[in-house]
Amino acid sequence: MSSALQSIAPIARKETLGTMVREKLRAALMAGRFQPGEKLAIRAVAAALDVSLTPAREALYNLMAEGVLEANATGTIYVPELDTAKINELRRIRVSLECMAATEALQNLTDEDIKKILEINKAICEADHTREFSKLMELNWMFHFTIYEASKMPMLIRIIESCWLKMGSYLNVIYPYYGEDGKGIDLHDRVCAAIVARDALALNEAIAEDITQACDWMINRISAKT
Amino acid sequence: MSSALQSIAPIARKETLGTMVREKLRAALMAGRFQPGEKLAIRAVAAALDVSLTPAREALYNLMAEGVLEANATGTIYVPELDTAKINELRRIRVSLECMAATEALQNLTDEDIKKILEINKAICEADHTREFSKLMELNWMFHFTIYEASKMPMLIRIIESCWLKMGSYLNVIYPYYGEDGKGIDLHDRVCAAIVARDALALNEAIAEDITQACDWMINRISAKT
DNA sequence: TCCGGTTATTTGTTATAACAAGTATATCGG
DNA sequence: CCGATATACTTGTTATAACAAATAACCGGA
Repeated sequence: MSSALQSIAPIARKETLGTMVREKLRAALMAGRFQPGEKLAIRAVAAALDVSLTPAREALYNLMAEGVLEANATGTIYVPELDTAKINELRRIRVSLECMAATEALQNLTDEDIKKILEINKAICEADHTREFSKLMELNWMFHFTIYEASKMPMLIRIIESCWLKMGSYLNVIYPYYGEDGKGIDLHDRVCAAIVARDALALNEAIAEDITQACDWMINRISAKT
Repeated sequence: MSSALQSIAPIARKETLGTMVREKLRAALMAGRFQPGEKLAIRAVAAALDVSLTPAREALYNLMAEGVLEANATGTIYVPELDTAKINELRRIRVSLECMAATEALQNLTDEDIKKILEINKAICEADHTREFSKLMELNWMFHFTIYEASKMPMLIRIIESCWLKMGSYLNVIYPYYGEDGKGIDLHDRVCAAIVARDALALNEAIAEDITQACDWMINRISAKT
């Protein structure tokens, strides 16, 4: 077994069209670019991304299988709408899984990682002050998943990602109000402090509160809208 | 709005071919009919179920999106092989999520439900004595998911299902040894007792041990094989 | 103006064909 | 008999066409 060969190993495996479409949709979802309940017609996304029906359908159906998109009885695919019950269910799942990921991450985080996390947090504060919400959302994603990645639990991370995606279309519902009272920022600071102190308990509490607060915000907004 | 019409509502929405193929594959996976690492060629499953490539590919890709199947760089789809790290990761996820589902279920379980669960447990004991493993596996699935269903947390249940499916191909690796020392049966009895007593703590412990034991068995078997 | 039905169009579903890249087989030279 | 090259075959990927069902548009009559 040649160690020289292993170092070249990865190979530039080309991405398939279906995968590219799926990733495009994921990114759009995560950026909150779709409205809750918005329909995603197969031919529409195929035309928008200039591919045929086959990869477009594949991407949409994969996201459905993940639970990120839904379809009604007639096969129309749309971005799911969340009610209070669903948000609360997602909240409980997320608290459980993200605390696990964070706790595990704490044992693996290098000083390098921690430095990166603190920098992202700083950038979040700046984006909050300048009220650049789309940047804020992206940084917030990076902040959390940089931590979770360190858990080295790929299946867990994937499930957490699905949960985030399910809430994706509601993110721009809460973000304009996120920094209003400084609570969101405060919680991130607590997360950072707990990481630096390597305090698992405090980290869990901060993460749980961060999730709970975001979900409460969502619930308030959707019940206000009705 | 006519109340008479509402009572007929549901409508027999016909299943699509892709969905049927996916469910067939899920069932086969859950029954442990596939070997770990076994390849699933698109044309092969299409021919086996007498459908065209399109629905076969759809089903396989949906299961991939769920993380239940995997593909290598060249696109060949296969049943994933688990190593110790993966089993341990799945174990931790499962303990966390299934305890949550069970705890929540405890608040909703009717006497009817409990009766059904006790009956399933009885059937499991019988199937164990007669060493009907495939029946045992199916009953074991029913036992756990009858409990989890009562949580009324559909997204949670779906995630748990995915986790079970990921271990599916290893089930017949452990089941021939399951009842050997009576521990598996004992744990189910403890689950039942905790449910009857409505004791959340005892229920969590029993479920966690049940999962842990099954995973330990798997780890033993696969490390013995290597 | 509103209602009924009819037509047209859109939409999801499935099969098939064409292509490319990988894998197996066979053939030939040493 | 072994190994390398060429050939045939298998496999995943994608586009397209055909079908059916659902939705939208339309239009004439009350």
